[in-house]
Amino acid sequence: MFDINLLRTDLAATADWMRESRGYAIDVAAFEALEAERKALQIQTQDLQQQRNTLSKAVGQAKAQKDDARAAELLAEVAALPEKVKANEAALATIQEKINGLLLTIPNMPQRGVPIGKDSEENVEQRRWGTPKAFDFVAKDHVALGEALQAGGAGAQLDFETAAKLSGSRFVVMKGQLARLHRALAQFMLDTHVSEHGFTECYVPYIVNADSMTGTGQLPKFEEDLFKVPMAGDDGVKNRYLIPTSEVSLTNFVRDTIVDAANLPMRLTAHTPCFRSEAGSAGRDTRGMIRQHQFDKVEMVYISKPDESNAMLEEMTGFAETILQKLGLPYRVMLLCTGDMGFGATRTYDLEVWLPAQNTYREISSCSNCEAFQARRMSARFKNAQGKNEPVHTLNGSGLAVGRTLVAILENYQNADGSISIPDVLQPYMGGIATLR
RNA sequence: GGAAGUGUGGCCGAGCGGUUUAAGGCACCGGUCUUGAAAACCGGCGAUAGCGCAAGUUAUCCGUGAGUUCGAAUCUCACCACUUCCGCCA
Repeated sequence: MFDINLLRTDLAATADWMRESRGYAIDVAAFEALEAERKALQIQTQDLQQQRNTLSKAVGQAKAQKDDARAAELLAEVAALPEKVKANEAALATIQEKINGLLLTIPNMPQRGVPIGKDSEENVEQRRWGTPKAFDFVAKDHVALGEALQAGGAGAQLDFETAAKLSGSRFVVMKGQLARLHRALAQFMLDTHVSEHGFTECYVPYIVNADSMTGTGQLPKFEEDLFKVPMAGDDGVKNRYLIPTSEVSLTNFVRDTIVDAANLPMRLTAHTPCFRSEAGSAGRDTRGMIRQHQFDKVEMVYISKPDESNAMLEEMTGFAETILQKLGLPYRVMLLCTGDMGFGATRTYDLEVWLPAQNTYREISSCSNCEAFQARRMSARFKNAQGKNEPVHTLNGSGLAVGRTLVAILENYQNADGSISIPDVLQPYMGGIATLR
């Protein structure tokens, strides 16, 4: 949630920065009008409530003293008030809903220092790791490689046809050693984060309610990107949703809570499937498993104190890099420009892995500091040094997208005969085998 | 799915139409005492929002939402969560 105090105290400058950085136009006139109306209405409503409370209390006192005449007099005096109070309360609630609705649709404010730009072309490379392997044959893409691998009588190890029959486009079936490799990757990532990076492993719901989706920012603005799950008995009003990332489940752990400052930073991780309708991406990445309706991801979420959240973002990005390094996959780190950042982010690093067949780097992880944006929506706070409740900062990052990592392994570790070498760190998870064939 | 019960501040727990301005306890913070600590005693101690330069002050909040009433933690209805039992089930 956008910080309303920024709009109240520094409206012009804030609106300028939002326009300059994100190209987002805050409706200044509309906000000012709503605020003025809210202020007048709130003062009036509270005044009426006070009158009613005072008179009602007096009625009680008169009755206690058996002064029926006085009580009747007071009752006559209050008579008209409840109706006025109710009308005012309703009007105030309407205005506050409007203001809240406006606040919920404004994206987060980028940190100063984030490069200004309109799209991914203007992201700024921070560093590279690893050297793309030079193949002495023509590198195949993961689809060709995976479809050529056979899982005995069950057919191709990577099978989009069967998936299409079962579910439609943008789904995949994996079989045999490839399915095992997919599982091995997730296990490896999770194990590394838990035993080497100090994360708490979590198992979380894949279906969440609208409050959770609002908390992390998917709702109300991006409902068309989600799969809606009508729950029996919910009469269509309270839909639930499949998570598009376990960031939603993990971050909402602290919704409506005051976190003990001693427990910060909190490092949470989970391996879950993610479900995205990919509305609006028709025609993009239609081949292969780069962009699916369902994919697995190991997610990292931090709940942090404000003064350390930027350091935590660096740490988290480093942890995602560690996974790629252990897997021996070349990558580069990009600092996203303002125009390419997500709705809730103030600063984001993307990790892009080298894909030989595409002869380019492709996003495999995205690590963001959301600062207090989600915390305000969720009412997630901690007691600061002054003993005051203050919103926490939240961060999230992929560590990593499992499907895309599988793609990277297939393409980077392919051999001339179509077999796939298995990175050393994964072999213990693969029953010791060194090659997929 | 059926039946019964329970939801009150960080925690326990009283209150079941009107000085509730939510008792009491625990925890926590400050002080007295003490060489220091503990104990004892004294005082403080909820959240959210508004108004105000400030001191302050006002409203709302007892699972959630409607309703009854001049007045609701308290009465009515619906919903949600949890507990116990029965049924079904991976």
